[in-house]
Amino acid sequence: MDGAVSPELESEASPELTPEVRESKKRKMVEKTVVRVRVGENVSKVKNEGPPSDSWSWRKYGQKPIKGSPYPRGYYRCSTSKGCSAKKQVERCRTDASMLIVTYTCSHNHPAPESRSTAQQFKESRTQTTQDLPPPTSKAEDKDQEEEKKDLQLMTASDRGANEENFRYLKSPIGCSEDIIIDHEDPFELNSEKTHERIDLLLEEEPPCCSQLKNLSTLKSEELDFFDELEELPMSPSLLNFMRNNFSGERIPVAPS
DNA sequence: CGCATTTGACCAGCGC
DNA sequence: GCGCTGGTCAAATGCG
Repeated sequence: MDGAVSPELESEASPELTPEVRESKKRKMVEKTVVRVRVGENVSKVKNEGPPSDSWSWRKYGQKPIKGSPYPRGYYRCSTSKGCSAKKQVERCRTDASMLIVTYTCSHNHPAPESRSTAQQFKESRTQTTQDLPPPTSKAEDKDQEEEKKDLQLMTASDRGANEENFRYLKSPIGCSEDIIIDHEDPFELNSEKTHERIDLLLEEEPPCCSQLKNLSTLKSEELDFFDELEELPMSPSLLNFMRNNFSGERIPVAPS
């Protein structure tokens, strides 16, 4: 912590501060993009916090317990291309175990592999994220299974694989830092027009390498977290507009379960 | 056998 | 200057 950016303070992308200004106070002079990804808590229970899959392939090179957080932080490096300096850190939100905080640093020096066929992506998804998914018939985890069922009750078994694939990051590895939350718990929103509109809107500020957003949805209790998080996050004007257009008036208080 | 993951050790930045 | 902490390295281990 100390000099390093604590997860709580990862609003390092303060709009008022230029990267240079911020970097001068930071331990590491690196661009960072923080993405919050909502996942089921069961994921961590079953298989300690596997990284959500995106269109890149990542190789884990370290893990450290973070002071103040009950969850360790995983360190990943892009293995899609040799020599790529892109990295990401994956940790669980200390206040919301169902929220993954993924911090991207540096940018990819190669094109995003998003042109790959769905089959390829699915294959990779399996190699990368099967650890996130409990085996279909795992024993000795009845409790976890039940919780998992709650979490996945809207998904079919086959949807799970697809769901993992539904992770898409609105990330800005190049030069801009924004905190973005991706809720992937509603796979049924994938092809909705609204989703595409959101994608378009969001991509306005995203560099080409930043791939697609396929999913943004579910405004129940997550929404509260969403806004709570956002309150401490830097927000670009267009993102604010996006938020207003899509979420205004839908803020419904929901007691935490 | 090759590759990915795990994990302890080491290094460097920051606050006191 | 020292201690704490985050970040990285690299050997050991596991898996396909």
